[in-house]
Amino acid sequence: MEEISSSVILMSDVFENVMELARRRGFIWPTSECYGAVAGFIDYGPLGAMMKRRIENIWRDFYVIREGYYEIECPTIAQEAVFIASGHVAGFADKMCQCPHCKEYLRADHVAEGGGIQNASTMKNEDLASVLATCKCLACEEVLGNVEVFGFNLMFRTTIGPGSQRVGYLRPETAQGMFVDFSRLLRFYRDKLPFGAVQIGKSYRNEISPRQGMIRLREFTQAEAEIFVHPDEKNKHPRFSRYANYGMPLLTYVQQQKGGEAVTMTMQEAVEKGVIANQYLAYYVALTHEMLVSIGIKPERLRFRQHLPDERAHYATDCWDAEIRSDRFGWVETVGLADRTDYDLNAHAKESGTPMTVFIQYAEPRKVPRRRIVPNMGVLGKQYRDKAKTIFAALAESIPEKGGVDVEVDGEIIHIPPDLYEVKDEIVDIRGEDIVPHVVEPSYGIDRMCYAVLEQAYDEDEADGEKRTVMRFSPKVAPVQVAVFPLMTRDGLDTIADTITKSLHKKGLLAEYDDSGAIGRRYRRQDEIGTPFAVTVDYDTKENNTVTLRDRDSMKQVRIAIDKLPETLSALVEGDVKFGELG
RNA sequence: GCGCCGAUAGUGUAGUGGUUAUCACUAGGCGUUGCCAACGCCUAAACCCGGGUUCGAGUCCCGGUCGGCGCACCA
Repeated sequence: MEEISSSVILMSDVFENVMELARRRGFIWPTSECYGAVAGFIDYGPLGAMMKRRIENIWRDFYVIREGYYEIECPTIAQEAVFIASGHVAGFADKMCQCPHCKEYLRADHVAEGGGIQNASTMKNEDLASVLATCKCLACEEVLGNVEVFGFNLMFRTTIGPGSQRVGYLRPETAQGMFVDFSRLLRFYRDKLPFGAVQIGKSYRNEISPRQGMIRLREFTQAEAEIFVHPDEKNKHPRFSRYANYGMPLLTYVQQQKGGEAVTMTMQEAVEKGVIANQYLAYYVALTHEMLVSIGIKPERLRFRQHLPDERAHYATDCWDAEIRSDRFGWVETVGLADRTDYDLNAHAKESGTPMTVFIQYAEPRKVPRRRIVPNMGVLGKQYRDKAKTIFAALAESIPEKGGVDVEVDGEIIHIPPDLYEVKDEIVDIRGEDIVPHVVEPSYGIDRMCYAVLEQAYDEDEADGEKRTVMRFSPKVAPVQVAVFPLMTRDGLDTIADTITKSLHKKGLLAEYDDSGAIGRRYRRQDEIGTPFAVTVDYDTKENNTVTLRDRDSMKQVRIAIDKLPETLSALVEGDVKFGELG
C-alpha cells in the first residue's frame, strides 16, 4: 500500500519535473514573461523549437513523402465568408449569460433547457433573455431575473485593412484552407480522385479557460491532412494492404457504453466487422499509430477511441481519437480522425457559388433518352415580349398534352398551343457525372504530441550512486543529436574534437562541442537534454585516430574510427542501426 | 469565468513588520583534473505587477497577472 501511494506521488511529479526541466533547459517557456505571461500561449525555446520541427518533419515524411499529399500554406487570417460557410461563425459561438447573483458565466441555452424551455439554442438573444428571467442559475440556484444574453465566439476576430473594417478571423483550424483551395488542388492533381493536401500551421481558439500546461492553448500548431475521395470508393484505399494486418487497441463506442476496455484488432477485422466505417479511415488510424510510435510514444500508452454518437460533430459519420495516456492528465486526445463526408465542400460551394465537384467519366458513355421542348422563339417572343423569357423557362419544365400546355406566369395562366413549340425526343450520350468528394481528415495536435514526447522521455536513474536525470528521446526527435568532447582542453585534443564537430555538421547532424568542466558533468548535461550520443576525444585518439562513442541510455562506450563517425552517427540517428549492434 | 491555494537569483528554497535577503545546486572565469554531476579560488544572479496601511512591507490588506487544483467551458 505504501509503495502504491509513493509511486502515485512519483507519477504526479513527472509533470512538475518535466515542465521544470523544459523551462530551465530551453524547451518550453511562458510567453513574453518580462511583461507577465499570457495564459494559453507558450514560447518554444531553442531545444523545444528544434524538437517540434523534428516531429513535424517526421509527420511530413509520412504524409507528404510517403502518401504523396503535398503541403500547402494558407494565411492564418481569413475573411468572414470562409467561416460563415464552415459554420464556425454560427456554430462556434455559444450563447452566454451572467448570473447577477453569483457572477457565474453560464451557457444560456443550458440554463433555459434546465428550466424546461425547448429550442433555446435557436432563439434570438432578446427572446432568450426574457424567458431566462424565471429560470434558476445552474450554479447558485437563484432565480436569474433580468439578464443579458450575448454571444461568445471562440474565434479571434479582427479587421482587414484601414478603411473598410472588413471582418476577418484567425482560423480555428487549418482545414478550411484546403477546402477553399479545392478547385486549384483538383487541377493540380489533374482532375483525378483520390488526392490529398496537408498543412502544418498555427490555429487559434479563444478558450474561456486554457489550462493544463501546453495541453489546451489559445494558439496551437495543427498538422492536418484532407484526403478527397470518391464517396463510393472509401473501401478501396489503394495501399490498404500495408495496414490490413496492423493491430492496435480500439475502444469502440459500444465498448464505452458497456464500460469496457479497448480491444486489440487488425484493420482488416475492424473494417470487416464495421467497427471502423471504411478502409480510408482505418488506413489513417493505423498510419497515425505507426507515426506516433515512431516519434517515441510507447504503444502501451496509446489507444484509439471512437466518438460516441452524440459526441460527433454534425458533419462527421465516424470519428476516432488517438489518445495518449499522460501521468498527469489521463488519456489526452491528441489526434482526431474524422470522415467529414461532403459537408465542407458542399458548404463552400453553396456560400461561394463555385462548384466543388469532380467529373467522373463513365467507362462507357450511357445512352439516355431525353425530351426537349423547343419553343418557337420568333412567334412567342413577339407575342409576349417581356414575359417571353419566363414562358420559355416554364415551357421547358412542362409536360405538354395534345391540346397544348398551360404555363403560369406571375399568377396568370397562359395557354400555349402545340404549334408554338416542338417536342424533340432524342437519345443523348452521358459521358460521366459530377460528384462531390468525401473528405477523410486526420488532424494532429502537434503541441500535445510534443508534451507527450517530453513526458514519456523523462526518466531518472542512478549512475555511480547519484541521481541522473535523462530525457530518453528517440534519436529522431532529440534536439541535439551528438555531443563532442575533448577529454582535456590541451595537447591538441580540443582541436581534434572541433574538427570532428565540423565534419558532423557537414553531414547535417546537430553536433554540439563542449569542453567546459569535468567530463562527467558534460555527459550529465547532455543526458538532461536527451542527446542520444556523445563522442569523446582522448589520448588514444592521437595514437590511432579512434574516439569513444557513448550511448545515452546504457552509458556504454565503444571505440570507433574517426572517419566512420559521420556515417555511423547518421545511421544511429535515423534508427537504421542500433547502438548495441556496433563494435 | 467562479471558488480554494500559491508566487523570493537560472532551478529548488530559508526568511517573528526593522542590518548589506539564507542556503544548496546551476551558470561564467581561472587553476586543477587521463571517461560519467570531483576539487580550489573568483564572479554573476531574486522578493510577480499596481495600490494601500505603517516611521519602516519580501512579510499585513486590496486589486491585477501568472501557475496548480475543483466547478463550469472545451463546434
